[in-house]
Amino acid sequence: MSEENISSNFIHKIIDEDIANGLSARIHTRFPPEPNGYLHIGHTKAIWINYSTAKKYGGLFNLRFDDTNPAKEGDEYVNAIQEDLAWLGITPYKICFGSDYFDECYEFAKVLIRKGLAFVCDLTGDEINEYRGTLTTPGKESPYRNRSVEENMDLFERMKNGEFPDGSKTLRAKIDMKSPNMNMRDPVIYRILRAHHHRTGDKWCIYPLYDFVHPIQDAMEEITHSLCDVDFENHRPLYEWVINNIDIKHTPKQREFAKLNITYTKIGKRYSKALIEQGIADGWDDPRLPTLRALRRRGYTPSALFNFVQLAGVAKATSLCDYGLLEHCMREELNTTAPRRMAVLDPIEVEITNMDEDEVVYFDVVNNPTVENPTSRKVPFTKHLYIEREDFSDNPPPKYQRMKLDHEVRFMSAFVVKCNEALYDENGNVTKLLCTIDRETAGCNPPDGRKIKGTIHWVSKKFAVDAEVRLYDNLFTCEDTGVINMDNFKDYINPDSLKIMKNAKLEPAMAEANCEDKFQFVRTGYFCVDIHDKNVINRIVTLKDSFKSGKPDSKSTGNS
RNA sequence: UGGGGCGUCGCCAAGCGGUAAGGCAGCGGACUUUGACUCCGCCAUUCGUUGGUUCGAGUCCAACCGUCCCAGCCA
Repeated sequence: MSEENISSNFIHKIIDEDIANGLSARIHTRFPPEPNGYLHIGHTKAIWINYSTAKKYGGLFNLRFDDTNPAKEGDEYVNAIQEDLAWLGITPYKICFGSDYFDECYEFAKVLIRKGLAFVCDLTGDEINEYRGTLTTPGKESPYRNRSVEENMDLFERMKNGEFPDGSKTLRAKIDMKSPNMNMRDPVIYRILRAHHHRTGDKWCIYPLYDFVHPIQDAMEEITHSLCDVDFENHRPLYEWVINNIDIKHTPKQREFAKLNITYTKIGKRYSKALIEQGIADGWDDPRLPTLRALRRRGYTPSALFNFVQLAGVAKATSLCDYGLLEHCMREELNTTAPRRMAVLDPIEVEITNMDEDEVVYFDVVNNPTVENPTSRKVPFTKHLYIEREDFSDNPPPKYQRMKLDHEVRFMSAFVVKCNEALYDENGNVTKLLCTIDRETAGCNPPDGRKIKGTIHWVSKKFAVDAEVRLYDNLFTCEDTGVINMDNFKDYINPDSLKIMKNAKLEPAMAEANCEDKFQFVRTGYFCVDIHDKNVINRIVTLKDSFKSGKPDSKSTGNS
């Protein structure tokens, strides 16, 4: 991403003010995923906002793993996250971990205790919840709230030394049990948890909570702007309380933006995780998932993803972005970058009756007409060909421009072909079309000036490359931001999220395609060679408005 | 019923007291050996509602309505 491409948003205005007021000499942001799952398109938005903001102001950007809950986190995820970030083309200034700061957090906790701002609490989890009160009723103070500094210091030290069982004690910030903000009702900042941490091993049996580590780490890394989603807005007072009370010079600023939502998509990692566990999705890279690995496998590019999140906008209002915008971004890029190829997904045979069995006519076909000096390739045309089953109709609707009986149609880049007869099987299905070519139309318009309306694509039977083409669609049918019940996923699953075309016939040039290569299958859409299997080709997006009549299911998002 | 956030075209979104940007989608039309692409044109007398302040309000004030988030020893 280049600086010129970064459009301004409300966060930049905040930063402009901070700079004008001398608050921020240089800008430093961070992307802080918890390593408990794989990155998804929602993270792309957070990455985009933090990274592009740093870039815009010539600042720094860190990747930070929020690994303060060893029960859920692990190396599998930290590795995957780094790989995905690298795929996005982003190199952080620094890669760090919440666990890098466990020693400092421990010391800062003692600072709070000494100041009388934290206490060791013996209440059980249930009791803490009870004492917390409700949204409308104030909480009441813990009976352990007024322990002496000395007792708290002693108890906290012994918590650290492993003298107490898991969950038996916590360290809590002493703030205000009557606060209307639940986060300020003496929040727990340390818990006893004997879990093996993926980085610190068994060194600790007490772990600080997010609300305590995050501000400390932001401050110690000299983060100037801690940009996160609006769910954390309620935590901002606590974030600031910690920074103001631990005696640290640097004061980072937390600001929030709205999360990304997309129609027919559930972005949160808990959804993907559940779909995989229930066997509905094949894994973190199932192309129907919104994870980065899935999107990559399906053929989406980092540039299109970044362009999409930027166009989707950075604001605070809850919004639901149309999936079509993502498709638009991908099409826009692929239109100028993807070589055109002919591929017949659902073949029906055509026999050219006025050609010899061994005759081969090679045509020069342009690879991409949108580039300045287009290159071309040779494509063989033979007596036996395949065309798309739906490109022929013996009962054509009005405005049908494709092949029909006794009519001529252009075989793209090749001859004008006339269909003389259709052969059927016992069930009435077309098995073969008998046609003739007009040899005067080889790669050009008919010399007699007659107009040929339709153009269809074709593949030589003799030279065809066999492949399996997979048409992926959005996994969900629901079009809202609502939470869905994960026990009943099936109620929301699009049954047509995967369609496999087993007998696809590709033009010979496709034999040289490599994994992740992207193409436009002319008149069909954009496709990508699957990362795992060169013989499998995945659809990225369809072309826009493919057919105005005769093809009602032409939209890729067929679940609306 | 407490607190906080947010409400501008079908979907996003600018706007920061001076008379509603832009993108997506859609609709016309031109072009076309991809019904693609490209190109032209159209698409909010109105900013959740109602009052108020002002010469002037989407922008300020008040009330109301709607919506999202918060009661993990998760992040």
